[in-house]
Amino acid sequence: MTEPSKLPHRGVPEHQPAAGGIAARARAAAGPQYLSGLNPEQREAVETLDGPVLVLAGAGTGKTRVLTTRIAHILSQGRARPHEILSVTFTNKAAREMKLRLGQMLGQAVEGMPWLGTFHSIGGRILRFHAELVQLKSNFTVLDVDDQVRLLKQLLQAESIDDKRWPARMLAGLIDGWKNRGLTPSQVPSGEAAMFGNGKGGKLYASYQERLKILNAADFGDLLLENIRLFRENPDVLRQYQNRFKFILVDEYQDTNVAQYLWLRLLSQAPSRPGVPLSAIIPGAMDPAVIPGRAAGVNPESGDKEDSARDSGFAPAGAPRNDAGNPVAQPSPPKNICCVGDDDQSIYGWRGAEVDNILRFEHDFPGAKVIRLERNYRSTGHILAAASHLIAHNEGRLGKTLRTEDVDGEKVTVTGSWDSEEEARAIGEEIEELQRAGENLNEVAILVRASFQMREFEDRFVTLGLPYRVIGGPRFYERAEIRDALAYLRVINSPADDLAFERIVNVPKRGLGDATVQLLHDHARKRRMPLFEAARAVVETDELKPKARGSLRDLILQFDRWRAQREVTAHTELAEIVLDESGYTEMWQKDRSADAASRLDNLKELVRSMEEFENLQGFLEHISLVMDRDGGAEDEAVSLMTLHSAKGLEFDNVFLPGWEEGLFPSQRTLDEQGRAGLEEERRLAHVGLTRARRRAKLYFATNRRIHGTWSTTIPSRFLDELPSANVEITESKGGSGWGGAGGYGPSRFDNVESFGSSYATPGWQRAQANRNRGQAGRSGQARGGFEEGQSSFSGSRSDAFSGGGFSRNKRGPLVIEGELVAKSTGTVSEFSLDDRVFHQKFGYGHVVKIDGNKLTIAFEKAGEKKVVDSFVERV
DNA sequence: TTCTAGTTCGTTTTT
DNA sequence: CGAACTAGAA
Repeated sequence: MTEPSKLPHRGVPEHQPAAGGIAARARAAAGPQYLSGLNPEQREAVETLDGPVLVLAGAGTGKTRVLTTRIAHILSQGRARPHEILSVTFTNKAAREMKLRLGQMLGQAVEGMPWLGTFHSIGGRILRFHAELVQLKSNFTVLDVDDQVRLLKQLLQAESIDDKRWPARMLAGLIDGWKNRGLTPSQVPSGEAAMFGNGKGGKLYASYQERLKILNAADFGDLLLENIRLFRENPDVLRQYQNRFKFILVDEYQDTNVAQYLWLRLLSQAPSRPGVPLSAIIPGAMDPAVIPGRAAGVNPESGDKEDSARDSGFAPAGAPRNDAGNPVAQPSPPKNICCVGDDDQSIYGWRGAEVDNILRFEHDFPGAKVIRLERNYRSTGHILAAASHLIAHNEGRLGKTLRTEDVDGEKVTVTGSWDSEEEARAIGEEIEELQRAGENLNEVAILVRASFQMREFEDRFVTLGLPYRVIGGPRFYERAEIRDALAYLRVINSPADDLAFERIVNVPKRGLGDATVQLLHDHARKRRMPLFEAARAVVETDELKPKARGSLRDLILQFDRWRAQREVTAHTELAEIVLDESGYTEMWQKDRSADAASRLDNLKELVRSMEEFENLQGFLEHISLVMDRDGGAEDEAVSLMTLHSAKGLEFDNVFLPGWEEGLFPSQRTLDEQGRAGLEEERRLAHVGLTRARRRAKLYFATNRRIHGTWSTTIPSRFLDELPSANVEITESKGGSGWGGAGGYGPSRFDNVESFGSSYATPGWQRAQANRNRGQAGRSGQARGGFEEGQSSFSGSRSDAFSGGGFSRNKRGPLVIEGELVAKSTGTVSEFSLDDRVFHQKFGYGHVVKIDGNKLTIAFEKAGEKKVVDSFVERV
């Protein structure tokens, strides 16, 4: 421990001068206070202000600290004023965090940093200033995925393409992918464009863009792509921003996609002299001869004949040309851009992130200074060693060696379980043990590869009464009720918002179904008017049935009234009025389902959040970009999330279940991305391990239910790749809740034994051996059908039950089996509606529906479930 | 138009 | 095994 100020097991030290000791005071004397406590590399990263800088910041090395300190440094050195610094992150959370820390550091609010934000929010901001230059109005709507898909469905219909064979969602994905790669419709390689909808992919993309302009809307991808187009077509505008931004900082650079890269590239060029054509700048951003994967985005007009060459990654090596086909001039030297990232944490390749961006930084930004942060202030020795050793199996990386001065700590544990349920049980018990030992549950996290793994843990925790919180999941503004409410407001704000109108015409139900909407569409198309105006016209005719006509007229009148009220009513109040008068609130109040209450809460929250904005317009402009999930949840609880959403977080105790071939690494990724996919999965594993400060615990199960059927699995190859010196194989403690027996087949033990000795052998080789053993032990698999609950009643299962699979099962008490079989034939329920009941697994709830012996119960914690009456008792 | 019974098909997710 | 969607009846 040579760093006296370091706090063991904590994140990067927060240096209070008082706690710093002599050394810290000495350092403080050497420079401004905010620099004190930085290690030499961090300090270099902060102080190297001129020219391009790449900071390779390994996990837990103080990345955010460097970024914020650097901004503080720039400001305090007087090198730039706050509005001259462009600082981009990927998530709102990261942006918020930076603002917060910056505020602390500078001792005041950072309202003066208007250009600190996400790529999308900044892109959107710039776009609004110059909307007319890209055929939009400054109040354009940002579409969510739902709207996008709905719009595409219409286009598919217009082209009479079977949306069974060519789902709109798929097209949305393709378009999104193209936009991520910086490709406008004319730039998409025709081979690729033709793959969708019998060659109509490209045409659809083009008409989609056209429709967006008509609707005065942009999707997320447009916020960047249209920005790039804006810059390309308007050199003066670009120059304005180039001049403004004296410094550019980028967080999580390894996650940037091509569009983001291009955007940064444009902005980071030194301002060109007036008169120098833009073509001198742009194409230099990409050099097809060197960046095969990007070639498609480079030579937009270079002709379709080269498609095959591009697709195969071998673009012609001729001089790059710009949009006009002119030869490329030497690009001006890039200015002060500082990118921070970690190639070992690039886990969004499947979404268009280009690891290449970070790998090729030095090439892209000549003269770049590369600074490595390798001192880890987070994890103990064993954990760090395990993570480093694992990631070292990757080839495509810049290479960093993380080190810590912390103690070795506990070894990383690997535990095998019979099946996923036992895995959940084992983890549950270990967590309770930690809790008894005085650990704070906020310092416990379970990180899973796929979200379906979460349910098992939730069930278990509800049973145990262990508080937990699921991180991630649907965002606040993605929830149906929020989108519906927003749609109402959108229609009020801009009557031409067809997508919003369509969303709510029949929500709540007004008897205005497909037929009516279709009619409106026809009208709108013929007269080239928005749906809302079409509706106004149609109501005057007798084309609609009286009932539909009446309610449509009512709806229009309501909107007219609301729009009038808008002038005289506060926007929050207006929102309440709209939600009430439209019957939307009532719809949820009448809804008997379990989450209706929380939806109403969300609506209240939405209205509350509107207060932060001056008016409806301002609210709508920002809402789709910055609205985050509800924060809340201050209570002590275990965190449950996917590995992806764990990036950037840290916990004392991290549980990593499901390390099995097929699940992790995910088979699908392997199939689709091959080796690159495997490496990304490995980085994911690395991210998982490095989330842990003191304890990292890995698990694998021998049997797991995938898509409803049980299958035998084999331990993940990543387990084999861990250094045995830092790993401990432990027994599963999960056997208890099942009345003893808890034994596993010998197979599991063999697994564990062989694990320690064979970690040098290729994983899959051992996998073969294990597979055989696994099948031998399959007799126990009937267990799958043994799960309690509704499933038991869905078919001919009684044969399976009596068939004897069970008597061989050592793990379940036969009593339950007998009970299950016996009760399942009963017909008359002894329960009545609204009875309060208790269920072993789901806890308390009340009966909302009775169907023979099947009850639908709204559980207080687990939500609404169908269960068999024999599994609950009245209380 | 809407409700309900059948079918399908299963990563990861920001903005 | 279930959520999420789709095709027919009320």
